[in-house]
Amino acid sequence: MPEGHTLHRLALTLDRAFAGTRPRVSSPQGRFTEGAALLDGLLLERAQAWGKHLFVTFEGDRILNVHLGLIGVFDVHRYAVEPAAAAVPPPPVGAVRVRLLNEEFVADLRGATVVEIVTPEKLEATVARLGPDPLRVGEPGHDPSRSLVKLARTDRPVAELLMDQSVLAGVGNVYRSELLWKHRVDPFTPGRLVRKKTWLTLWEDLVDLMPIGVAFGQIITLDDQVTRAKAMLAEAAESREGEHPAYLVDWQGGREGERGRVPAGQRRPAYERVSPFPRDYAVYKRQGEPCPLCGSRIRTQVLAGRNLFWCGRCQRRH
DNA sequence: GTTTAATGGGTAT
DNA sequence: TACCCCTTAAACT
Repeated sequence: MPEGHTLHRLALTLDRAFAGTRPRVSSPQGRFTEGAALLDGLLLERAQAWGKHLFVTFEGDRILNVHLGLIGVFDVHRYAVEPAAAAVPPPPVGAVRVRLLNEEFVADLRGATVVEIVTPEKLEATVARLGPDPLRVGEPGHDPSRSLVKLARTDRPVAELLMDQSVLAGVGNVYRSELLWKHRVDPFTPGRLVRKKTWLTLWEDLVDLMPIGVAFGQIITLDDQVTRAKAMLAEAAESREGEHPAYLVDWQGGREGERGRVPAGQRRPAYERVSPFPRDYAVYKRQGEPCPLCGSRIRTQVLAGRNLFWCGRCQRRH
């Protein structure tokens, strides 16, 4: 699940559900028992994301640092329609490393590679190692200039650089394949041969696309879907002025009444977010299928440890 | 029942 | 480049 959009969405969701409350913190699975005890009952001040790193700050400068890795999931459910409803929280299902619980919300973390309590200094050090984050554009340092310097000095292929968190923070394996296809860039182009203009175009598109990913909880890159998504967000923003875009869709589209109910014997919560967009990509996981643009067979190859997907005909050096 | 793959990343070789 | 960690569900036998 997790590229940068997932973590930023998660930070917003956790913030909305828990900031200003004193959640119970536990480790039903038992592998974070001591850490949970250090956070249990503390005021949760805020949750923030940089690239794929999540930090949840509690009072007293105790910060829960989470990295979901490849398979981690942090589910946040509203289990009580109103705080006063005194509903019974759903029992943890599976290997729940960390559970946050207040009177209204429950959040279960599974499968993360990093779960630890860090100091503000450690947070700063982690963030300092990251390249600019398209989801933090406008903040100091979050512009493409640093990444351009690295790009111009390396022969490493552009598809590898896009995934390097010290070059750009937040891009993962889906965004890189789809983005390079969309802009017809040969994934193997050495960094120093990538035109500045091309790289800036990629950056600008991420700045455009990733907030849509945050809003819908889903990577959306196909032109027609992007157009529809933007229209939906614009319409929602009009009727719900002042709300953060990330909530305009989810909290309307989710089947609110079913949240948090876990029927006996069922491994998953009964609710699923209702997405208006079927998961659809141009090249990602579509090896062997025709390129939507030229009909040539989509290819795949491991690059930077991950399966890259691209069209060998219409993606050229830029 | 067992194996594999998955939107990641660190460390050892 | 290889292997390790994390967890789950789909795809195998």
